[in-house]
Amino acid sequence: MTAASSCSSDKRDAILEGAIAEFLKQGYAAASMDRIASTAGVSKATIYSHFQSKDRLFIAIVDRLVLSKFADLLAPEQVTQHLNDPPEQLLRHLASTMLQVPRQDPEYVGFIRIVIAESERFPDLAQTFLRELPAIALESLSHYFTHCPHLALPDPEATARIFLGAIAHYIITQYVLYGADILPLTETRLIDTLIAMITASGAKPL
Amino acid sequence: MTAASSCSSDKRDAILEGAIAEFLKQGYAAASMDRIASTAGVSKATIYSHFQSKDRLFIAIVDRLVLSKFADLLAPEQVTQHLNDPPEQLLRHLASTMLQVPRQDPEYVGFIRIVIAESERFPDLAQTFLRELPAIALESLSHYFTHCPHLALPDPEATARIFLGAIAHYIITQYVLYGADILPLTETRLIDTLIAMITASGAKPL
DNA sequence: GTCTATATCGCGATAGAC
DNA sequence: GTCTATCGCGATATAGAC
Repeated sequence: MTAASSCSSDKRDAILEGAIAEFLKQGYAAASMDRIASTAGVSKATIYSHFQSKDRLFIAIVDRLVLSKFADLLAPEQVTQHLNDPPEQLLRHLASTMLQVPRQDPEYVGFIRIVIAESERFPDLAQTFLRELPAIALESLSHYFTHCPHLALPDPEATARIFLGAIAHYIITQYVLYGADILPLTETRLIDTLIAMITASGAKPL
Repeated sequence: MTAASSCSSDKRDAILEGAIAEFLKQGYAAASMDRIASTAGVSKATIYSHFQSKDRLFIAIVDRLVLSKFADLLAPEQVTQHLNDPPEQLLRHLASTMLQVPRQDPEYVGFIRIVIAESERFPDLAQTFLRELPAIALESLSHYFTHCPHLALPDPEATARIFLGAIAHYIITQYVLYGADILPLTETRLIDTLIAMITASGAKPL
């Protein structure tokens, strides 16, 4: 039952909640331990008894967010169940789900922003993010592209990377960088065009 | 000849150079005006006589970087000269040029990182970045896709967005987020697959 | 215009009582 | 475990001499 263990603790959770709000809004350097203590309703000394430093508190909240976001978006075991789905159906469902996240969970936008923002100071966190989210989605979609009987793509992994990358970049420009008015493009056109490009390059003759 | 004008000034340039190094390395909040003064070889008061605040100095260096980066990567007037180039050739050249930037100019990686990092605190800067770089490249490539006689794409603008977005996302994962070992993919496979997808979806019959 | 010196404040982190 | 009170430092910004 040490502070580093994962056993539940009301104060510990309150600190993490307050720290998430503060770090996501201010960024690492501008975040204030005083404000986190105030928001969480505890004293600063209590924070330092649970987390030894600002660094470690930040690492803890990013680890928590990595686990809570996207966790079940496209688990590998779900793909095998849909191997025989036509590409149009599976890709449209996947893209819609991904694009829904920043609209329904504004915290996700701040999460993406801070992972990139602090990738120089905390490269390990950036790599953890990549391993837990994009790498898993990529593996799942590559597996589908490789084994789906309706497709015969020359490079399934690169195709999956392009599909997921184009959607991720769309999220960054539209939501993270506030570019909806500067780079207007509907989700429908993005998805339709992606699907058309993939099916055209890998459709098996009937 | 006010401080806000663009007339040359040795000290002013030295401040900007030092500020670029400091802001790109530390981020906005952690950057120190003392260190910038020391690096530039001037006193802090001199900085404040040229730029009224840390905010304005930061805006000035981002504006300068926006103008200096990518300025002539794919100017609209260059596209009309290559309208008859085959898609394989033009797209391969464009992709290679884009992917060369983070390797030859490490400062560019920090520039991308800080634009995203400070997009909440300085949304105007993020929008300026989008207008000056991605929007211009997108317009150029859309124009090529629309008028190139070798192609008949269903949605040229969305296709251009996917092409540029997939490459930009590759730069973010590999260079900004240090993901080369976690998401391994050669540039060649990325480029080849993108070109194959585009030509397959829009090749005109001979 | 540029400097030195300083005002003022909030930061991360800790000591010690309970 | 949690609190109050505080330490020491470095931050942005400025006053005033030259």
